Amino acid sequence: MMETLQALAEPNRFQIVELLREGPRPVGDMVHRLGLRQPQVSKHLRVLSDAGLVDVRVDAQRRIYALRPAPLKELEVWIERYRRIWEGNFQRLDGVLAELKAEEKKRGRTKR
Amino acid sequence: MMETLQALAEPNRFQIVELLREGPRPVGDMVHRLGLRQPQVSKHLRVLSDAGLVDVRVDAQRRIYALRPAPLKELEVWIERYRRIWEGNFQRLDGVLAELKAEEKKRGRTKR
DNA sequence: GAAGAATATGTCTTGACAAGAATATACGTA
DNA sequence: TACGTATATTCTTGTCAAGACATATTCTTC
Repeated sequence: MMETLQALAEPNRFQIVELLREGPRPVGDMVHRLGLRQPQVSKHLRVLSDAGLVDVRVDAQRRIYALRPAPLKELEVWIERYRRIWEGNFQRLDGVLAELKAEEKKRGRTKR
Repeated sequence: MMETLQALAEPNRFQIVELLREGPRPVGDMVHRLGLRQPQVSKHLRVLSDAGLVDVRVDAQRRIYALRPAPLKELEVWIERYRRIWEGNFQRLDGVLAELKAEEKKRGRTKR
């Protein structure tokens, strides 16, 4: 999860992922399309691969990279847990605050 | 989008977001729960705020932070576009490769 | 209005990481 | 076998960001 986010949080890596959404591609093609230098692309692909976001398939001297669904799916599942936040009445502000007041009282008594 | 990802990609910030999922909270409470130092939490909240992920509400000397749905929703929408990847038959590998072969031929002729 | 509580900001140091350039490796082909 | 192509790896350098610490700011209460 964390690794997925860190991998995606880099602009060029994000672009690579976006590219791969259209389908698998060899490195050279990405270099060409993204206007990056080949070593950088390879390095970014390494990171994406380590994060499990990407998959290689060898074709002679070429390496064909493809997206792996798992991490993105996981990310989606995570976000779903936040769904209720934008689906109406959550955030019982007063309740939470009352609860906090009690807690602090407790904390205040023990230490500090 | 990029800003959202970068904000979430930091472990402590991620934790803060997770905490806020349960409801709005003042800074001191997060400091207490996450075991971080107060300045760090404030700084992380600043980043989250700049990314629009979080919202402040003043209550005397306290600042009550709450999650803002928009960026997460946006992230979810983005991921949805990848849905077809894990929903069966995409990735027409052969087709893509044929297309690439043609393109490269073209490239080869012009430059390099 | 002085003291204390809650939070924000500034400065400094250190570590992570991306870009650049050069080089290594593996494969195909003449 | 020599050469060109496609990709990976190494090393160095500069930048940025997180943590620690000190300090500023704002509000409350006595």
